[in-house]
Amino acid sequence: MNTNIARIQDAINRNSELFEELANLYKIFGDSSRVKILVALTQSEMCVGEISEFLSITQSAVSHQLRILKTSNLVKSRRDGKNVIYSLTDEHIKHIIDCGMEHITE
Amino acid sequence: MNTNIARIQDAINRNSELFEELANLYKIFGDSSRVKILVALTQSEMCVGEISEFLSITQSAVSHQLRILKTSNLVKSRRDGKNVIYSLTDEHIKHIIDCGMEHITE
DNA sequence: TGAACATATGAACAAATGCTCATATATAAA
DNA sequence: TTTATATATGAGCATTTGTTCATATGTTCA
Repeated sequence: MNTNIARIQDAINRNSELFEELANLYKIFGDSSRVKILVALTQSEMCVGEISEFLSITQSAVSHQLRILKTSNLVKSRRDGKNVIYSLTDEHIKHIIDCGMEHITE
Repeated sequence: MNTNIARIQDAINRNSELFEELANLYKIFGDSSRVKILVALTQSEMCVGEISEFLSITQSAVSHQLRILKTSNLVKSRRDGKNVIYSLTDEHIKHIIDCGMEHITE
């Protein structure tokens, strides 16, 4: 019925910022370079060089993407000599990836 | 160790298309208008007019977004008189949204 | 049939995005 | 200190994206 729809519409508008945040989260996963980086990091921490080895983009591009991932708190880094080693901030990220994979591989 | 990293890199490159598909899925969720539409449809089916009522974009923009959602098989539609009523194709979509929400609201 | 309403479509455009190139910064080794 | 290696940053650019406007298509009702 109509009042039900109105209630749904209101709920979404009241939480508008929340859903914009949600969209922004997915936007980060919505690029193949970044997903591949994230998927790689679910398996093991890696330095920038190792990442640019298997993605067919320049080291610079990888660095740019890593900065986006770091700014969004999906990834953290530590320096080890000449290398900077990146890893996921938490297990949630693997969960999000798995969730999407379920949809793809059905 | 290094052979482990190499194995991960290979696995990702072998499944490159899969991860591109995954990125494309997330890309669709990565826009606030579309997420809001999807969230609304997790609660109830809705016609185009009802959707454009609460999103602050034109009916035309809603139609364009619905086409994207339909092409990606996230949404299906049926005609009911003058209206076209949209609904989610399956429960997976709610799951993906919930999964992202978990990460946001922590 | 014609008017009114609901939805879809195409063109156009501003804004955002992801990349490369050149270069800066940081560390290690000679 | 110089040189080599690893990473980060900024500018510039082509492509993609989300929207609006104008208009077409489809449906209902008088």
